[in-house]
Amino acid sequence: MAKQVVPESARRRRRPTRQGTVLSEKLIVATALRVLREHGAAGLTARRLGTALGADPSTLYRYFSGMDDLSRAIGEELMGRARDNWTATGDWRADLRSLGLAIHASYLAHPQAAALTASRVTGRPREIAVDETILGILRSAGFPDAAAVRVYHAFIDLSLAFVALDAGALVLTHEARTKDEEMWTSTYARLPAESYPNIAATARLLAARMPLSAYPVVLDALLENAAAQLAADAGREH
Amino acid sequence: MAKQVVPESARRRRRPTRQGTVLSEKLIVATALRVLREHGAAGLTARRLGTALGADPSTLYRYFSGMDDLSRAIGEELMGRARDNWTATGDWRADLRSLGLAIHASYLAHPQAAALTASRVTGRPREIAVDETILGILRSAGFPDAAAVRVYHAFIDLSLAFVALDAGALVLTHEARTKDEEMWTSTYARLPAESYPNIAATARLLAARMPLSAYPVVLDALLENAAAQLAADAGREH
DNA sequence: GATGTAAGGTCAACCGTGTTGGCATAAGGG
DNA sequence: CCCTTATGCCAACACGGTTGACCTTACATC
Repeated sequence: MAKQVVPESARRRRRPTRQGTVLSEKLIVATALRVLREHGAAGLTARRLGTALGADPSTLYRYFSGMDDLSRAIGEELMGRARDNWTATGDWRADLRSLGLAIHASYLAHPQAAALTASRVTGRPREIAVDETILGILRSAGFPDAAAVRVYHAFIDLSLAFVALDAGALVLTHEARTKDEEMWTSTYARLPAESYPNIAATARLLAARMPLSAYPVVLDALLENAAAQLAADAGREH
Repeated sequence: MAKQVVPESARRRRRPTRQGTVLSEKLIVATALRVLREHGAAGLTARRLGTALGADPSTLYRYFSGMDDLSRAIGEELMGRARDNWTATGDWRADLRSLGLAIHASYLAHPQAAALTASRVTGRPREIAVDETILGILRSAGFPDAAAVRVYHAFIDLSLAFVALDAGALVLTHEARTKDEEMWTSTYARLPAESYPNIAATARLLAARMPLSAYPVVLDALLENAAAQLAADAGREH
């Protein structure tokens, strides 16, 4: 048994699998992403990934020390991909909005990895680059340092908080998730108006809105708030 | 096998377990919270909970339709406790703020359980009561239904999102958590100003603020935003 | 080219998970 | 006091991650 996984750079012999595929860290991660897309977040299992690769499940342990390690390898890419899929326009508010949505979308494309890493500070290069970008946007927009840090903190934690929340929902089995979503039509929509007047009055609106993520709404509220504060500060100087 | 779980209200015969304990939904949930505190979020298993109760694991299925159902019951308990620790004053904005903080605190008192249930909709009475309360606060403050539902959705998901994020951090070992917090002084504070000018310029502020929860800041931003919207709508009517 | 070494693929097994069908027993209404 | 049935218990299933032993073949060396 391989107690120590051979690092990717030290690999030399690439032996084809019984079914003919030649494995690599990159191929495994890519295949894991495909399996996640096809079978949902709860569908990524060692056995299924092995089948998808045309290899024995235990072979994965030659490349990763466990499923946790594999999740991290996937997660490591997410923040970087968010940054790669984003371009600046010069409008600080629009830029922060699109960056936030890019981060949210990037993580939620792989909820298992997201749930595992959302609340950690990795301190790795691609994450630091995103932090530097955010602070740069705020400071060059005219926010004083203290305000820039406050908005940065709220922005990044808000984004990761919703990643954790929404990923948690996506990690559930398909059955459990649809059950949760149907709650708004099956239970809340049928409550008696006498004891629950406010829910009864808004049942239709709730059923339509609750299955969606509230992230964009809260993000907009935060940015609106920051903009107002920036305008107030600017006005005070004149 | 019990395909239909007997509802708690219809239970009559309470037969002691082989080890002498008399089961109930309440006792099971309380014991589950204890197991979670002692063994962590991943440590709550049917077999372990059965042992802690002095009962066979399969007995749990006489009370809950599955572990999923049990998770809902735990979340329900935490939400109920939040509501119990809260009192209304009549000022909608202050009330929502204190209710949000109460929910946040209630869940974070049991971080393992919070991490497990924050993203679930239980549809049980005490959670429904909280939802009814929030909608009631907003509607009687003068928000039109569509706006009330939008703010309600943002409020509850924001609160639970930060519960999930902050619980994730609390669940880490003491060592891992302090390591994460020190990242802001050990790594970010030492980045070269040439390549990371914005982080370097704000390093001290970051180190001071990042270890705290951003929940109050974001919550205030949301409420401020909602208040402004309410005022604008009211003004338009005149 | 022949040969030795070990990387890396495979197989069978282990243990822990949620969950279920069948059975035993005692609670409590008639 | 008896009979029904709620409710606890037992054994077993399928599936999960993971591991140790084995085998095979790619490559370095001569």
